[in-house]
Amino acid sequence: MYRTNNCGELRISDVGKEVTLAGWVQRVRNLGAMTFVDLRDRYGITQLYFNVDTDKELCEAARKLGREYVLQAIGTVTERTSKNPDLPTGDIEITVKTFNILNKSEIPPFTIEDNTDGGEDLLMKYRYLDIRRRPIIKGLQLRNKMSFEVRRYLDGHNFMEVETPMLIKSTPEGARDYVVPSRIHPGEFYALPQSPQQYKQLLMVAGIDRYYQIVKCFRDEDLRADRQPEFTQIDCEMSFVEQEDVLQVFEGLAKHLFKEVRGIEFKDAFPRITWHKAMEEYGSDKPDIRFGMKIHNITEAVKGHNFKVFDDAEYICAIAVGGCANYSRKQLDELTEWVKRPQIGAKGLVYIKYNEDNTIKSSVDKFYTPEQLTEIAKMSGAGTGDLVLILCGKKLQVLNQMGTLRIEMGNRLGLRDKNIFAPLWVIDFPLFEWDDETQRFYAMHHPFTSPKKEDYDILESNPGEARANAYDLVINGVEVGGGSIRIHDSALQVRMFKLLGFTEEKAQEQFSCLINAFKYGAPPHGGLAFGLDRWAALMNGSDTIKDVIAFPKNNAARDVMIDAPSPISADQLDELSLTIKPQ
RNA sequence: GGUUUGGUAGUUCAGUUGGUUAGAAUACAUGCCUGUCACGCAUGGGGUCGCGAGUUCGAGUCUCGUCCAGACCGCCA
Repeated sequence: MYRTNNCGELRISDVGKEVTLAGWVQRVRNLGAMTFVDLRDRYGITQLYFNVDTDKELCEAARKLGREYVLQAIGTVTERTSKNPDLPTGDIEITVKTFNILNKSEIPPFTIEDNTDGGEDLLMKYRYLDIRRRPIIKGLQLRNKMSFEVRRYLDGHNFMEVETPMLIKSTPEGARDYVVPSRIHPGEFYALPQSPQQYKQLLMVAGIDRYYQIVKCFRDEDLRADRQPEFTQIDCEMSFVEQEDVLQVFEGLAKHLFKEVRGIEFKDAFPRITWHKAMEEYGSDKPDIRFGMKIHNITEAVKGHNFKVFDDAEYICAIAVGGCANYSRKQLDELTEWVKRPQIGAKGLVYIKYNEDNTIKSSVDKFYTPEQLTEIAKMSGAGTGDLVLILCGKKLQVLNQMGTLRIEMGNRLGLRDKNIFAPLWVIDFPLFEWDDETQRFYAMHHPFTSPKKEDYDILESNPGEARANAYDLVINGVEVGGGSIRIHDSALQVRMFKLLGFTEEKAQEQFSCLINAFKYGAPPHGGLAFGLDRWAALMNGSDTIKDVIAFPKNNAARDVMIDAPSPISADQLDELSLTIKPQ
């Protein structure tokens, strides 16, 4: 037996016990006649105590231990004469009788501590050492707790976990597929699933009326702090449900997770906001409602005062930034530069300072009277002492820009507390999204999303206005998940394909299985999928999902630890009937 | 594909206007130290300044190219 206890569990009540511990040497503190060794495992740290008076040889041997040596120590749990209140095991130490070095270690490339000296690059390369650090273990533990509680909740609601295949059929719609060549069928390829969408709908046809799966999904697109090429979804689908049923069940799941994982109870129902309202008030389809600073449409109020920039603009909107009327010229110039960066792309920024003493100062004083400016400021939600920021341009574009500026101001003013959670449902998404480049409509969600009954009549005549039975769960400005009520009627599905520009042949080719299956009694159904990585990161207070993924990929989709992707041998290529185009 | 920030000791960083032998902290090694817990003190070793070219009497510093990493935009039904 290598150990009787772990390194995080011994307490004052264990004093006197003979124990064997095993773990890694965190640090050796040599005080001459005494030596202290911190022994660490994933449960905690326990101090080992050596003294020359008791055993000179052993004490001197302990001094020679290096960082990250794997050690087994046998000794007695003893009360410390000077205790460490910062450590759960800080009241005791192990007076060591003997120890065994189970394995030596080279000096690790960074310190294995909460505040490591290692940079991102190095931590990723040696991720297996990084994971020894407590902040990373905590992230993985939180993720584990979440998936455990997801299973507990859904199991308690009659959901059944069913595994779906990883090697599936490629479809050109949506994200780029990761693709796997078939050896047996030269020139043919499997795709890794972007989501088990079609399979879960087939399971509904199959009568598995409540399905879920915690499942890896793959998208071959560029990465972000909240986007990895492989990620985990909590994928769910239900039969015989309307939108309201789905929202109820999964609001319940969200509340369950907050309670079990973070000890936070939400008594009230989550707010719901339509996509249109979210865009107009927050400039985002995933609004952060931890703070107000809502966007106000001031188009009508500011037009017609000979200020050409406004007069020519389609849409003019403003936010009121609390208590910032004292911003200096320099700060405002910096903000203007900030919104003009290509990432945001605003042409300029107009401001109104609504000063504490009721005076008004703006960058457009020439065109408006102080009374008019005060009126505009009030319309933008400002009181005295507030700074009004105004952007103008094309409606959707300028709302997006304002949404980004709003988040930035929220950050600068410290309004985005990581320990406050503000969940909401965004509902009534548009069914279609117009793409300028290809001059056609695309399904905003996916082609199986059902339109709202009230909008059936305008599907052909005014597709841009048609709304979908689609919904997102948004928390703190993060899209945690989303889904829809699906189409279960073949005729409507055919109509949708037509609207999306699919010929009958193309629809058959890509979705024949689902189309056929729907001929055999598809129940009304709908569901959603949550991004486990994002949600766990949010719960963990992390800025990046890498914190809750054991072995993440870097910005360039590379696993720098194991060095993937990598070339394969000529033999392998040959077996797969592949040739590589010379670069 | 684009914007942007960075790359200097094992590691994290500083390095002024282009100018002597490139510094600090930490880690590492050695010694001292009987209650440390980021122990302390002393001493010491450790550098292809990402790589390549250019400008210059002289480049860590300036220019161009290139590679790597991070954030963002495009993209992500």
